[in-house]
Amino acid sequence: MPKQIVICDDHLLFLNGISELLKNTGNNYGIAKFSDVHSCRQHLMQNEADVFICDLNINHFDGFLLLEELKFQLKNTKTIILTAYYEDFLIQKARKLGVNAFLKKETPAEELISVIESGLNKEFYTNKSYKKGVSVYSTIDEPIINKFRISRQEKEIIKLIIKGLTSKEIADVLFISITTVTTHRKNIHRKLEISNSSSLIKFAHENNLLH
Amino acid sequence: MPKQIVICDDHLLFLNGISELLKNTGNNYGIAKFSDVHSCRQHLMQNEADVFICDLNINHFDGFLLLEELKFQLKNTKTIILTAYYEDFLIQKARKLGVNAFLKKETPAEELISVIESGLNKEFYTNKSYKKGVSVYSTIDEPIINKFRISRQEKEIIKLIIKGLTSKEIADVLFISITTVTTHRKNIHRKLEISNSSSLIKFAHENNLLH
DNA sequence: GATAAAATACCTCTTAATGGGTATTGTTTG
DNA sequence: CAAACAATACCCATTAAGAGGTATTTTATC
Repeated sequence: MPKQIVICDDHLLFLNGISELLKNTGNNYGIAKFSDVHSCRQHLMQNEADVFICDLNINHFDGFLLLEELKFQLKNTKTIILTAYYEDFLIQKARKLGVNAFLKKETPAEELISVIESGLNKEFYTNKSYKKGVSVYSTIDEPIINKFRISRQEKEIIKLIIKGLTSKEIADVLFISITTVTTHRKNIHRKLEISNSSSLIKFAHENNLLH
Repeated sequence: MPKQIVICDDHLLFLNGISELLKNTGNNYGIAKFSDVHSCRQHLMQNEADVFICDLNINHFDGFLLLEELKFQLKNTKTIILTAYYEDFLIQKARKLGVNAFLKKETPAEELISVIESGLNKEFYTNKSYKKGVSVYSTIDEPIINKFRISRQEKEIIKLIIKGLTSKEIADVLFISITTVTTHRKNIHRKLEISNSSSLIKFAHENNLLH
C-alpha cells in the first residue's frame, strides 16, 4: 500500500522537485501537491493522508495556522514541517502543536525519506544538528537486505522480477540458465520466508530494496 | 550535445529536487550540483557550463560575490539566479551584473526550462507576474484506472494479488470460485496488456491504484 | 591455502498461473 | 426495455512457478 503524501509549498520548483524526488524513490508514493493553502485544506478535509509536508510560510499564510485548523483531519497523519526558518522557538512551537517532524530545507533527501518511512508515533524529530534535548527517531534502520543476507545476484533477480520479467527472460538478460534463476528464486523465498513473487514484490517495496 | 547545467543551492532537498526535475524533462541535461560555494567555484573554474543556476544566499555566502568572482569563466554561460528573495534592488543588481535571469523559487518548472532552453543572449529575464506574487497550482494524480475500465471487483482482486494472495486464497476471502478469480485475472491482463502478476503489480504501483 | 559464501546448473514432482473458449445471471443506463 | 457491462463459473490445454534435492565452480575472506 503506497503512502499518500500531501505537500504544500508555494515554491513551485521546490514542490515539483520534491515530488519528483519522492516519486523516484521507488516507494510508489501517492503524491498530492499544492501551492496554496486553500486547495490544500480542501483536499485534506476530504482525503486521508499518511504524510503531510508543509512549509511554514505559504504565500504569507502561517503554516501553523493550517496545521491547527486541520488538527482533527491530521490525527492519523504524520506531519512534517519543511522550512528554511529553523529558529528554536519555531521548533518548540511545532512540537507543542503535535507536529511529528521539523526539517530544514537543507535536509538530505535520505533523511526526509527515513522520516517519512518511520512509523507514525508521537515522537518528535528534528534535524540532528538542531537537537537540543529533543528526542530523535531512534533508529535509521540498516538496510534490511543485509539482515536477510540477500546476495548481489539475488537482488538483481528481485529487481527483474519486479520489472515483470519471467524466469526465462531474466535468464536471458543475465546470461545464465533458467535453472539458475529458479535456484535463486528458491533461495530468495527461503530467506524471506515467502512463497510467491507477489509476496516478494510486496516485501521489496515495503523494505525499499529496489535500487 | 547535452547542455551542461551547474546548480548551486544549500537547500539539499531543493538541489536534488530540481536536479530530478531537469533530468526528467527528456532534454538529457548533464547536471552538476553543489551545496557549497567552494566546490562549485572549483568546478566552474575547470569546466565550462552552459547554464549556471544559483541561489543568492548559499550558507550565508553572497551569491552575487560568486557570480562576480567567476565572471570570466561564466562569459559563455547562461546564469540564472533562483531565489526566494525577489526584491527590486536585487533584481536590478543582478541585471547590472550581467545575470541572464532572475527567478523566484515559486517559478513553475516550465518557465525555468524555457529560460534554460532559450538561446544565450544578453537579454535579461525575470518572472512576469512577480509583483502579483500569487501563483496557484495544484494537481492530484488522477486514477488511470478509469482509462483501462478496471471494474470494482477487478480492482479488489488486484489489491489482493498485491498483498501476495494466490487465486485460491483470493477466492476464499471474496467467497467466489477460483475459476471466477481466474477469469478476472485474465480480463485484467487483457485490459492492461500484460501477462503476469509481476507486471500487474508494477502497473498498479506505477499508476497508484492501490487504495 | 583453507573455508565460507556466492553463483552456477541440473533432476523430479507439484502447484499456480495463464490464455483460449463459452455461458448464465444480475445491474446499470441511455 | 434493450444494450452494455459486470460478476459469476466452467471447460480445455499450456506455460510458469515453486519446493525438494544434489553438485560444481568461482569468489571472497580469514
